[in-house]
Amino acid sequence: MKTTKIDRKTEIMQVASRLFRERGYSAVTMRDLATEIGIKAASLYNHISSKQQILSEIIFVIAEEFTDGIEGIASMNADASTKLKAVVAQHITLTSENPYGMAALNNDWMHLEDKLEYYLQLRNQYEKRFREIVLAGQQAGELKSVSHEILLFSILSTLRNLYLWIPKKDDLKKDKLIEDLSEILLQGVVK
Amino acid sequence: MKTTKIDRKTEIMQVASRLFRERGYSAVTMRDLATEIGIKAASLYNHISSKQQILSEIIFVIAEEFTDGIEGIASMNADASTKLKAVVAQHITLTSENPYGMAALNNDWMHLEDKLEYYLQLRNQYEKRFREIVLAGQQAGELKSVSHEILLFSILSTLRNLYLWIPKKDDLKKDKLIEDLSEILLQGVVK
DNA sequence: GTCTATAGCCGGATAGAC
DNA sequence: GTCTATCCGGCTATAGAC
Repeated sequence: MKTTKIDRKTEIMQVASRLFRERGYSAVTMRDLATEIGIKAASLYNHISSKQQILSEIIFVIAEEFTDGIEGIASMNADASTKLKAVVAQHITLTSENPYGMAALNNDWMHLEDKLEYYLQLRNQYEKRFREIVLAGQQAGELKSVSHEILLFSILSTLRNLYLWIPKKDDLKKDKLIEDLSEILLQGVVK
Repeated sequence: MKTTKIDRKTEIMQVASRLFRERGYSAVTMRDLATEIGIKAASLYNHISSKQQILSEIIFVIAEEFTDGIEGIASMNADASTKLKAVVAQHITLTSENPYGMAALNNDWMHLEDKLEYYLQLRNQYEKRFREIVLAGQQAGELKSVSHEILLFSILSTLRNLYLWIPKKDDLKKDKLIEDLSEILLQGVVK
């Protein structure tokens, strides 16, 4: 039984993600982070160049996975329900792999400074693809004809909040969660 | 056409809510807040006693409205769908009245310190009532029998994110939003 | 790669004049 | 009720020894 040895850089990113999730980026100090790891704050700078850089790396690793993922889904040859279910599966998979990072992506992006513009570009691209799926589904008569913005908002809100709620990584339950959540989001809660 | 004159205390709360929404509590300084209002930071302390107190007041005004509201809904003599629609209406109404405050309630509660315990108590009470409505609906065969936690999470995530999305206060559109969002949350998006 | 020491700045909050 | 001046502690980040 041996714990996989991770390097310091990785450890810093993991602990930082957790602290950002608990208190938010601005309320976490480099001293907090160092203490949690068991070193002094100054030593962090042998592995990372700034607090900003930690946040950037955490956010963009995930943001780029989402953006790449939805491009693949958008180009599938399938109906809207199938594509939406694939989006649900993507959110559940990526969130269960990195729930703390998802919190930073959702709540701390406004502190990106230099990289803020790039973040907004990725987010807009993601929402654009999502919107196209929804609009195509409505035009095909497959989805209800309420405002597509409400529809988009409702589904995306639930998916973006999964990090608050998803249990520890558990592949057996993951598949069931994908089925149940897709059912609820697509077909509703009333029998 | 005369703008209602508001007192300084009220102005501080309103501007603080907006800044907390934009940057988060920890990233807003008393100097930022004062500058936005057009006075010096020291002058704020003639109206409030600390930064903490500003956050507390913003959060608890809303939290107590929600807690009171759901007690009324829970005691209604009605089926689960009717009660859930009333919950949707409550969220839309309170969010459109104070969208910036809702952001603090959702994102900055962990900085409450002294009052954190009271906040958690209110939130737990709210979720308990909500859960009772859902469980009763499932037992009556009215709602689907998936895990009630998924069901609860899905609806509540959407409602708690309304502040990110709700347009300016607009009573005409508000009633339509209540109808459309209830329909989507209860009956799903698929035709 | 970690440490101690410290630079240089900014944070919340108070004192006391007007 | 607002101001100027200021306290003092905490912040990110760097320098240089080991």
